[in-house]
Amino acid sequence: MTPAPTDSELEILQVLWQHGAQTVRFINDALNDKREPNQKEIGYTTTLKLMQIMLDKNLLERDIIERSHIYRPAVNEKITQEQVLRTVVNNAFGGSASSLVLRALGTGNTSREELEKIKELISHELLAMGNEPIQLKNS
Amino acid sequence: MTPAPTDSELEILQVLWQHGAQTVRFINDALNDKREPNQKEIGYTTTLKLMQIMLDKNLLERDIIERSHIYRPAVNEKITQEQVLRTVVNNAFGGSASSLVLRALGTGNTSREELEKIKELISHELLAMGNEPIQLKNS
DNA sequence: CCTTTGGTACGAAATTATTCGTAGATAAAT
DNA sequence: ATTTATCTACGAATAATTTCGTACCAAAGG
Repeated sequence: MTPAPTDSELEILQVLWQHGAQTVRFINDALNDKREPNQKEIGYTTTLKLMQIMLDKNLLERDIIERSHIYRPAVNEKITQEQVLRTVVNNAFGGSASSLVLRALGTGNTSREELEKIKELISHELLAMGNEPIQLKNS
Repeated sequence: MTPAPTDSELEILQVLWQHGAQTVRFINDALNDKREPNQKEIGYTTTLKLMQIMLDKNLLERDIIERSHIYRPAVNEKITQEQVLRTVVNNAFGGSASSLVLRALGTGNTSREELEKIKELISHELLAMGNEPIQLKNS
């Protein structure tokens, strides 16, 4: 499997997932906008270099339009997020996804709508499980 | 705030949170037991050095008993996990904790009991919110 | 034409994280 | 009394990640 993207790489991927294919300039601006104003700005060539590395690792693809390059994600958002979650669950939650979920919900910064949505999802999953035949160890 | 522990540091903290104060030897064994057998073993002095660094960063504390040192976590599990979650939510989930939760639940490796527990928690939170007076912007 | 503007390429420095070798101390075993 | 096992300390090598300077190219403005 492709090695998980680094933190900086994830930040770049996020912008692309959210805004679709973009130039280096766009990404770099987006990253700097998101920063705390006390933090030093990320230089343009820094972002450029990172994206070239990501191209190399096949995390990104690009089209060359005129003089400038348009980059797009080469990895799927869902799959990448799952990959990241696996790592975190192992590193900080003893392998238990549900304890991660409990912790995430416990911080109390989840809106009513989101909580409803999550509850929905769980109800569906529970229902689906309920209809499953009993699972034998060796089948 | 203390900078978030690195991945290796988290692995060590986890062992301590789970098993309580321990020697370097114990931690090192635990880390190696957890490893895939194809992975190279972590040397004893590697773990020792890491733990000394963590002592320096105030992630750990220790007692000196006889010739050997007993280390214990100097940071709280819950708080550290929340700190880690914040980072992940920002780096890979566009700042949305609930999309992280949805993703974590979606992978389908959460047991019925755990799902029930989570549903419970959400119901409680929703109830609590329902009783809150309407929140004004400047109060 | 030149100069400014805005883009890429890429080596290399800087920073951060991880790993380990070697030295030295002390207890336990022979 | 030696040797062996087990511990800490710590400098330093290695690896991984991030940052940036410099070179270079081409279009656009003057």
